[in-house]
Amino acid sequence: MGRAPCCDKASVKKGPWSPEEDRKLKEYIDENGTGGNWIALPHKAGLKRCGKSCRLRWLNYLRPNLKHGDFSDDEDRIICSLFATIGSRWSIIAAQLPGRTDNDIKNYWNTKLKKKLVHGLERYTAHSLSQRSSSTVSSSSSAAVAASPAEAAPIVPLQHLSSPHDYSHLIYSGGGGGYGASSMSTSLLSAAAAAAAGSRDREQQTLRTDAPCLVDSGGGGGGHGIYFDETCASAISGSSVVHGLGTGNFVFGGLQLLQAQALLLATSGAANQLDEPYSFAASCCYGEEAAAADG
DNA sequence: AAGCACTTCAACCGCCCGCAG
DNA sequence: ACTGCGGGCGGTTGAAGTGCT
Repeated sequence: MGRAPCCDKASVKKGPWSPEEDRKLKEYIDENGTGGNWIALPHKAGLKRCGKSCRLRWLNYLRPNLKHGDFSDDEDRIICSLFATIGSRWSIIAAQLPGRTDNDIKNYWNTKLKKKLVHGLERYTAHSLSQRSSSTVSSSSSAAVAASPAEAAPIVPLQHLSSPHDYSHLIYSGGGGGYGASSMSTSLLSAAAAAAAGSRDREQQTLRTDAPCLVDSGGGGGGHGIYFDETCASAISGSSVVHGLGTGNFVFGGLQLLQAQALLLATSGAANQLDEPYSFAASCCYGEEAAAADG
């Protein structure tokens, strides 16, 4: 037996709210409050709407002191910072931005901020590549660099991340997917392939690590990602750090961004190695890219 | 001016959780 | 302890708006 619907779907109106409906809802709540019962409210207010629809309309549009319009740079920064830390917990993020709703922030992130950040990361990878190519003398030296992280801490495609911070256990599978990174450097690709081959026969393994850095593949489709996060940055301790470039899935704050060129963390590393890409991307977002690139 | 592609955002859907009975 | 209900939340959708050719 399924649960009863919250309202009679056949008799409620759906779609955009009319000014008349807005007026009725606002007047009713101004006079009576919500009464702690959204399901009963539309009937009392004389609205042919689902209670949940009323609640959403009130919270996202009609309630007092709501801000509409462009987000400030400060708000951008707060959203980026919180998203990097807690992921897509929009209601919590909204609580830090008076006058903004979770729906607003979610839309703003999905339509604007995400693109800005991905753009920033692309610029970081380009920046990182150009710096590396200028410092690389020969292919043999880069191969040597790549060999070391693969040995120290194999690149593994993660199977699943149950939550942004649930990475005390890194679950990885040796599935056939992953590592389809077209732009990955040859040396790192070799190292990744070797690591993947090494784990391919294992159905599933758990890697315990104190370094909460993530390397992810979407499974089957390939690609890689790294989870940037302040906890990562502060908690990671380790020795050698090598990161490469992958094209595919990028995990930011628990959200997988597809088709982004992502930084691939090949092994655990120092905090600043995690900070750098995020800081660079963030600086690109806020028009400081020139300074960052020059610096 | 028309058609198409892309973007934005209001609204809906369905799941999860807490609470009351 | 169990069940049903309502509130809250995040993900997704689709209509409207905008820009480009």
